Amino acid sequence: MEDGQRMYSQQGGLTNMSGNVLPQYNMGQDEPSDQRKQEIGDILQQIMTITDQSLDEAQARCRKHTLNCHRMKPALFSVLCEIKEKTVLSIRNSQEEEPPDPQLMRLDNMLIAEGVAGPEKGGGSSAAANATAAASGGQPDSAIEHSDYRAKLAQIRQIYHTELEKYEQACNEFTTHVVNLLREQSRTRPIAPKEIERMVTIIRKKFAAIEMQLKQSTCEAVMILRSRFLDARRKRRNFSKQATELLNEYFYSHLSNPYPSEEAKEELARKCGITVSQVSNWFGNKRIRYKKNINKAQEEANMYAAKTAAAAAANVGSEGGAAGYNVGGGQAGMYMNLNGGDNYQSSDNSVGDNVQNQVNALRHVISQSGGYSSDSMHSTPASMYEQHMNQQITPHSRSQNGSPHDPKPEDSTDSWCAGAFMQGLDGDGDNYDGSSDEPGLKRPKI
DNA sequence: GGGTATGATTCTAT
DNA sequence: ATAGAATCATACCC
Repeated sequence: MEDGQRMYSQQGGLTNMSGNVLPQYNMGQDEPSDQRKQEIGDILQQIMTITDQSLDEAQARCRKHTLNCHRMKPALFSVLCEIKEKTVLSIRNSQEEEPPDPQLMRLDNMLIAEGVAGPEKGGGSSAAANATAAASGGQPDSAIEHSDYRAKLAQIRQIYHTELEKYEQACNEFTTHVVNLLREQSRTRPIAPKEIERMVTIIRKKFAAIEMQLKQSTCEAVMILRSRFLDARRKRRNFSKQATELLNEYFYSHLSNPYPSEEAKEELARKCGITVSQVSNWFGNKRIRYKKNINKAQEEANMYAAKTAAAAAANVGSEGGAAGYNVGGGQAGMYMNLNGGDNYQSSDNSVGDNVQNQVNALRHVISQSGGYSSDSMHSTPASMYEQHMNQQITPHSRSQNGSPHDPKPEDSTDSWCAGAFMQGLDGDGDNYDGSSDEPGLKRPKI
């Protein structure tokens, strides 16, 4: 307090912030204690009200300076700081060491997983990309949808980061402002450094709450985006006609055992431009629907058998075995050839095998020819069964998987749909008489 | 717009 | 893990 002399007025008293002369505080004199208390109370009152006063800068500076130079200021200040610190510490102790908010952790994890937060993952979420690919089944429009999804995700990511940056900047600016203000005020009122720290913590918490709202909104946006783009049901597309043809051809040419091996599924998936799981779904649906609607399915089976025979006959005449109808393998390449050069063709098919396959196909058609008339849509039980017996002549093995549900070749006499065939053989030609008590077999919607 | 077809999902049984 | 069965949700066709 090098200029301490100036704090005294010419009358020997202390000038208060309003320019009034305060009573001189005489430490060494025997003044009544009540009077001293009164004086201290006045000073404190002035310290407390100083920030409430609207003063112009010059005035404020002058009065602050005057107050700072008061000889009692350090003593009073330390006492007040001590009292405040005790209060602050008690508050702080009750607020610190909070565990991390689990909700915030969930949001953070999700944003990272979705590729919105954290490092860029190739323009978006790879998981989402995979899901998109699976959902769209590799169809031609999948790439468009995928890029569209990624673009929208990138948009969300950018908005998120821009907003986050803004919040952080605002938080820092506000914190700095408050800290400066408090530091400035600490010269005239008792503000301990710890109190400033506490204030910073409070401000950061407030901004963290805003950040959490941003994260929540971003998560919601991502979820909506995902549901729009990746919900397979929403984006269901029928397979291409060619793909359906290929699947049906395989199904009806392996009617005795329509359980393609993994290799066959992969080959079908590749040829049809769909995923293996889609092939599995298709066969699952096909089997169950075939059983449920055996009449219509039989019509379809006849159609495919005829096509097979026609193709086989054409191939016998032209290529003499270049086409594959390898019903004996259960491996990739055992599919019927109906597409000229663009067919399923196993490189290890022998000419002999193909001839045999074509003979089988022809036998199949011949077996159908007996009842294949205009009303053969309801094939005779005999022809139906014969078809399956013909299939059984060349059963293909599908036991490579070792699946517990693999029908055994030796008992493959339509065991997979024996119930349905029994229903088809109920004598009146009507599989669905409206009073079917066959468990698990419902009247189809026709 | 309504009925049907169809791909996907879910649940259960094995 | 896989298949069967039921169901959902959408596409497609009239």
